Amino acid sequence: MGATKTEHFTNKHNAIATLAKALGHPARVAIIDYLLHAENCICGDIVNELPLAQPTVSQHLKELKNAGLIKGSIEGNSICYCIDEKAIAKMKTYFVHISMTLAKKKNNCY
Amino acid sequence: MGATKTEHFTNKHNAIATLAKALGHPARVAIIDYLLHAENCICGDIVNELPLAQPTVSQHLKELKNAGLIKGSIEGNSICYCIDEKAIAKMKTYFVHISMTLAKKKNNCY
DNA sequence: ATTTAATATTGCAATATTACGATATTGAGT
DNA sequence: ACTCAATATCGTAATATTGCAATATTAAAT
Repeated sequence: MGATKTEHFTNKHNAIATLAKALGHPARVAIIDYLLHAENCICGDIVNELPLAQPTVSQHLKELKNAGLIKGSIEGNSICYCIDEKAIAKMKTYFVHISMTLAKKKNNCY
Repeated sequence: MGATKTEHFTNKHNAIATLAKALGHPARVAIIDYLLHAENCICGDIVNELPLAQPTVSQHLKELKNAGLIKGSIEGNSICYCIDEKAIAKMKTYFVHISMTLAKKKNNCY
């Protein structure tokens, strides 16, 4: 017990959960926000922006990367991280779909 | 250490993270999916749909409720849970906004 | 009032996450 | 080769999450 029973759920549900989980921490939301607005996307800047130590930021970046929300390319001795549009598109589609289905459905709670 | 430093982040970032975190588990995504398609939304049905024991499902429902993703009204001796459209709208807006900003931006990663 | 069905709460063990100091790696500039 | 700057990894402590058996609660039906 304690471990998520991933194998019992559908791929679709697991995929959404993985992306959502990656955004389930304010530091990671802040990183996405930063990447969305930054001109250049060198990681050192992100460390300065966040109230967290460098290893912690590095760990959060890793999680975003594992989940597929960001991708990084080495650029000299620093790294250019940026948002992976495909992951954002997936989440956008997911919520748009829920929204539309709900609109048609006449929700039956007060 | 080990606790998220919520107080160091903006309300906006914390709000998105809270909603995302609530969806960061396949069981909770499955619950939302079920509520989206179910005619009647009695909790017992959800327990039968999921590969988890009743207390576990109850706990997941509680988390979705705390995060504001679902709301529940007592209906006789069962409970009518349903999706809170406002929370979905918030997430939809969030991802639509990222998507649009990215489209204008010409992402600079390969 | 008792029983039954639906749901919630408690308590606890297993596991995961968060955070960071210390240390490693790696590429650029000297 | 040496140093410096940027980033990653390791190790580990603190905390949170997941899952469930046992138990409690509550409303309907008898």
